[in-house]
Amino acid sequence: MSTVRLVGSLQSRVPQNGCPNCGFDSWCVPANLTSLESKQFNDRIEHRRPIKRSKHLHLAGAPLESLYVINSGFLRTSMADSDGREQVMGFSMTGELVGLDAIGTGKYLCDSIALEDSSLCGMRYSDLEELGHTIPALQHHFHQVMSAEITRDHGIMALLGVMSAEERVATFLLNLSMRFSARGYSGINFRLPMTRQDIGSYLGLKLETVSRILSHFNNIQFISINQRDIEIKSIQKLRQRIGAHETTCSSTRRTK
Amino acid sequence: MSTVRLVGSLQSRVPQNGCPNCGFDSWCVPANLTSLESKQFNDRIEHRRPIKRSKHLHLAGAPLESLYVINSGFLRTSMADSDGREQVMGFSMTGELVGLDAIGTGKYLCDSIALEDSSLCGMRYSDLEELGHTIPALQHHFHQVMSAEITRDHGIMALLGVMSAEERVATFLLNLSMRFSARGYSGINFRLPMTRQDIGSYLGLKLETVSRILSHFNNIQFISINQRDIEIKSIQKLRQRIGAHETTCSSTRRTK
DNA sequence: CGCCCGCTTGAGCCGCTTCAATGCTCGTGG
DNA sequence: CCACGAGCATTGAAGCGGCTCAAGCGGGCG
Repeated sequence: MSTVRLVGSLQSRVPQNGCPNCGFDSWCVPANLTSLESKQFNDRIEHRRPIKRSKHLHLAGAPLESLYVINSGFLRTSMADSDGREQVMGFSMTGELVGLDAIGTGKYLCDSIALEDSSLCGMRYSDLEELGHTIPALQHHFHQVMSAEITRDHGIMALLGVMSAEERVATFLLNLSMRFSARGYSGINFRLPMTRQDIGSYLGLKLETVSRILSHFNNIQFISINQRDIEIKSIQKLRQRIGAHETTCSSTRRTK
Repeated sequence: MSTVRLVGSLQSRVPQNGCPNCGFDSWCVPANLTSLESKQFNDRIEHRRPIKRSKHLHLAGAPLESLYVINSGFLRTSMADSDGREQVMGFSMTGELVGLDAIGTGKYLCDSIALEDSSLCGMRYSDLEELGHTIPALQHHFHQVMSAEITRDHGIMALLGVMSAEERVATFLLNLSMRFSARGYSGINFRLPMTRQDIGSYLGLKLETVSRILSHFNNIQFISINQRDIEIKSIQKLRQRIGAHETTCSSTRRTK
C-alpha cells in the first residue's frame, strides 16, 4: 500500500515552516533534527498539493518523482492484476506516506486515488536521498518508515492468510478506529471514506459479504452502522471476535 | 517475509573478498561501488555464518543486530498470530536478504528458520547505515532492496486477496522455478525444501488442498511430482492457469 | 527394522460467493 | 423545488470451493 504511520502521537507541533500541520513535520521530531537540519529539510518540501476526490495521484507505470505525505484527506492504493482483477493494497490517511513501492523500479506499480478532497506535501525522492547523506538521523528515520511499511504489509498478509471473514472486518474496523484516534478524531464515531467494494477488495472478500457482516455486527450491538456512518459500540467485543476462532469453534463445532 | 531478490542476474563475479560467492557481492556491482568502497564494505561483513537445518536464525521478539544475505540454503520466515495461528511470510533463497521488517522497531517480528543446512553472510545494521552515509550508491541500493520487498509483499497480498487455490499454487511453482533459474539451477527439476503445511500457510490454504492441487496438476501433465521432487512439464500451461478465472468461468459456469 | 512424520486421498459439510431483486442517497437538470 | 437516475448498500436463496475429519501409505532416520 505504500502508506504507513509515521509516528505514534501527532500532537507534536513543529511550527518552523509555513505549512500548518505539514505531513513532514512529524519527520523532524522523531528524527531529532537540529533546527538547521529542519530548515534544509523544509526547504525541499513541495507544500500543499491539492487533489480532488476521485482524482488520481498517480497511475501504475508512471515514473516516481516525489514521495507524498498526506496532509488531510484519504487515499486508496490499488493494484490491477494481469487479467484485470483489482486488489486494494491499502488506505492512507493524514500523516501517512505514499509511494514507497515505486523506489525499487522507479515506476509506480499501484494506482493511488483520492477518496475525498485531499491535500499532500511532497518531496522529490532524489532530494530525500541527498538529504539523507548529510543528515544521518533523517536517513535512519526513513529506513524505519520503510520497514514499518513492510511490517504493516506482513500484518495484512497474515489477515488474508488465516483470518475468517468476520475477523477480517473486525480487524479492519479496529484499525481504522485506532488511526482516527491517533489523529485526534473520534475513534468511536466516524464515516467510512470507501465503498463496501473497496473494503471487500482490501480484505479479500466480496462486497456482499462485507455488507452482511457489518449488518450482523450491527444486530449484535458491536457497532451501529448506517450506510457509511459508523459507531463502534464495543471495542472490547470486536477485539474478542478476533482470534475467537478456537473459542467459537469449541462452542459451535465441537458439538460433534 | 523480509527476503528479496537482490539483482536480476547473479553471475557477476566480484572476487575481491575471501568469501566465494558471498551474498553481499551482488551489492557491489549494481550499486556501482569503487574498489575502495567495496573494500570498506567487505571489511564489515561477517562471512559465512552456518546454520543447521531446523535451527532458528532468530525468533520473534529478538533484538535486531545484523541483516543477513543467504549464501546457500533455504530459510522460512513466519509470524505467529496473537492466538497461535501461524502465517508463513515467505521463503528465502541464495542472494536474498533477511531481517528488513525488524528495522522499524529494532525487534524481529518474525521467526526465521533454516529449511536446510544454510550459510549466511551478515552485516550489523548500524554498520550498514554508517556506510550508507559515506557511500551514497550503497544507500540507494539499500533503498531499492527495501522497496523491492514492499513490492513483493504487495504481490502476495494480491495473490491472497483475489486468486483461487489453483492459481495460488501455480503462481507459487512458477515463482520458485524462476528463482531457481535465476541462480543457475534448473527451473524445471527441483526439490521443494518446505512441507505442504508450509506451502499452505504461505498461500492461505490447507495442506490437504495444496496436496490435492499438486496431484491434480500432476494428473493433467502440468507437472510431475513425487513427494518433494518436482518437474515442471509446461511453464506455459501453468501460466495460462493463472488469470484463467474468466476464461475458465466462461466455459464451465456460463452454461447457465 | 520399525517408528514417526509427512503426504495422499476420500466423504461430507460449511462459509463465502454468486446471482438477483430492492432500497437508499445524493447530485443533477427540468 | 422536486423528479429522476446512477451508484452504492442491503438482503435473500442457492451453489460451490476449500475445509474438516479420517484413514492409509511411504520414506527417511534412528
